[in-house]
Amino acid sequence: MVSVSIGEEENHEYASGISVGEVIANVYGKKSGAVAANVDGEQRDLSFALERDSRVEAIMGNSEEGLYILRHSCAHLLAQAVTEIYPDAKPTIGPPIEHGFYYDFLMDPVGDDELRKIEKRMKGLVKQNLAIEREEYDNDSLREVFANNPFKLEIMDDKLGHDVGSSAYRQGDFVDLCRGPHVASTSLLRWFKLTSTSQAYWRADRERESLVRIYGMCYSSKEGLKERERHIQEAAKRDHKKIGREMDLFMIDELIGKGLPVWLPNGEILKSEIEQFAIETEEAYGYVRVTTPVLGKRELFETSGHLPHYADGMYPPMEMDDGEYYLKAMNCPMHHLVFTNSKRSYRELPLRIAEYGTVYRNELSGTLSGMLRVRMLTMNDAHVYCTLEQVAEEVGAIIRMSEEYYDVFGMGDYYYRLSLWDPNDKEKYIDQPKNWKATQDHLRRIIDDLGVKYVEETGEAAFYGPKIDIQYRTALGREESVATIQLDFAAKERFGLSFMDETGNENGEVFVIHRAPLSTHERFVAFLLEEWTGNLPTWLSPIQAQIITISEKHKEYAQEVRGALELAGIRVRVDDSDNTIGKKIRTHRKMRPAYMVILGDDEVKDGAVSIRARNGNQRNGVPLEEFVADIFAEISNRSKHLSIVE
RNA sequence: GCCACUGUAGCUUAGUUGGUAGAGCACCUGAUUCGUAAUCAGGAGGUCGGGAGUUCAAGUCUCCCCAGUGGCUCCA
Repeated sequence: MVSVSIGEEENHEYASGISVGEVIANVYGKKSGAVAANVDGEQRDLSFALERDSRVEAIMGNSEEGLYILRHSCAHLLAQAVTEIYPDAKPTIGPPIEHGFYYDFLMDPVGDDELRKIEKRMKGLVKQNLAIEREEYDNDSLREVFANNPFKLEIMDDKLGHDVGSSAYRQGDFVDLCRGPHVASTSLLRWFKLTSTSQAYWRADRERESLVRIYGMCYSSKEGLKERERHIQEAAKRDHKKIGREMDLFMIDELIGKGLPVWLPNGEILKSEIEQFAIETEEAYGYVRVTTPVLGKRELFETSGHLPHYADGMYPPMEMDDGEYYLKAMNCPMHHLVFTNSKRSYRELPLRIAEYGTVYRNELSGTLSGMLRVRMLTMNDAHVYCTLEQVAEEVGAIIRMSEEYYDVFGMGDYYYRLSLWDPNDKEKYIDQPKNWKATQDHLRRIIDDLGVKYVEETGEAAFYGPKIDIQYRTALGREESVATIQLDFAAKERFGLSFMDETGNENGEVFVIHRAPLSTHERFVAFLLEEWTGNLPTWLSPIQAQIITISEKHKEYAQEVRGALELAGIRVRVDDSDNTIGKKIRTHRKMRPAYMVILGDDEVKDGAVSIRARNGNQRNGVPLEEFVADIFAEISNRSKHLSIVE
């Protein structure tokens, strides 16, 4: 007999060798929804036999843990279908991911039609209700099972002997190397859909085999799957490229070149509002502003270390009669020279130099994406020159400033990442292990003291120092860096940064903090558009008031209202065309003005305006002066909420 | 850069097995002067992403480019 405790239940006695599944069925019923179980803290199949006293927790299909098991089993199902249809295809790895799964195969590329065919075969396998069974092998026989799949053999070479277990899972004729657990039968995998294919390299190594990756989504219920499909549809409406087109914000023309966006008049307004806000904020935080050239000589970028470490990210040089010039990919080297331009005193530190500098980066063409990834970008850049003792306070201030920004812009979904060097990557990082360790420990201590939560990631540092990145999850579910705070220990030597300290001695211990809390104009605007679905707060809206006349009788009054709004600095436009009112409202909706101002006989008579909000709600008969005062206040406060209409 | 998919008017798109490019919105003109998500009529707008090729004939088939999208890699 074995004694089993499960959930909140008291211990029960069962015959030794009883399966976890039977115990769970006994306690929760046959339709419990359990897909696997934690037995003494280890994930197990439901078929797992209990041979000793155990503590069991059922893993339900709709739990986070359970979904990953479903998705993992779904990946196997995909591999089974693919190998049945394409016997030459070699499965490699197929993990569960958020919302679903993928599986990488060595095979010929598949298109949409093939995807549907594979999906159909998967559904067929579900109907067959194939049992998914765990099989244990010793190392040699396991190698035999996968003798014709070099990828699986390579995995074994790496993992076996490292206490990973040598198990495989079988469903019908298909066997896959896997530690499990899995659901008990293919019939439990109903709510999935193959979504896309892409290319991936074996072991993410571009020198290795190119594989076909097939993505799918998978849920534990029809509702889950439908909800996800609906979400994807909703998200498509927030696509910044679509909204940018509707609002006439920016364009990218292939004749100019890809990754080189043009800010149209409306987009320029949005961009300058953000910039103006940053200028005000940085002034309050004690920054000074400079402007530096877009070109610099080769020697500058050799001094900074960018050419040895970052040459791929820069445009090739231009040959001039007095040497080679590079388009700058970053502002820092020039700011360093601003620092050394005069003899600095300890009284000047921290010196905070800011610039909205446009830089050019030679991104691989395949990585470009709308405004999120461009080749010409304008950073909300600044460099803080300070002593090691001042770093903590400066980093704290930058984090505080960043959080203030994100609050005003209504961006809530972000987290901190401590980005560390990779000691094994000698190419990417300058080779000063002692400095790396010291600055990393220093940054970690600072961020710990600040009490903000963060994750650590190796190999994400800048080449000259560790950084704290702020990772933002866009409304479309992409994760991107919105801010970066980098601690540079290399610049002081490379540029000979120094200051006179209190004792009258030259002190070369100058640390540089590179920071860009508002990312780049391009990326930040994309974030904002997706976050707000283009319905920006009034202060950011390119059109703050769109006047619409009811008939041509009201043209004159429209000009009067326009004048009153313009006098208060409100961005206003008038539509006094001879279209119907319904037509005009419909037309202007896509431009997303903060408010529509409707003018007809009633308004003329009362000297009033009627205000229509984006949600269709309306307030009629608002005295003109009141509206002007209210919208002016809303803009001045940089209010997130449009409060003039309930 | 690599892989896949996509590419018809400013936007959204129809176009069967190869047989003269269709539409809606937007735009222009005229009529209409209207109270909340499309007033009516007319007009103009396309070397079907570009270039080769196969064919009597190519938006449709083949190849090479270019661009977009999704991934890989990279990264603000």
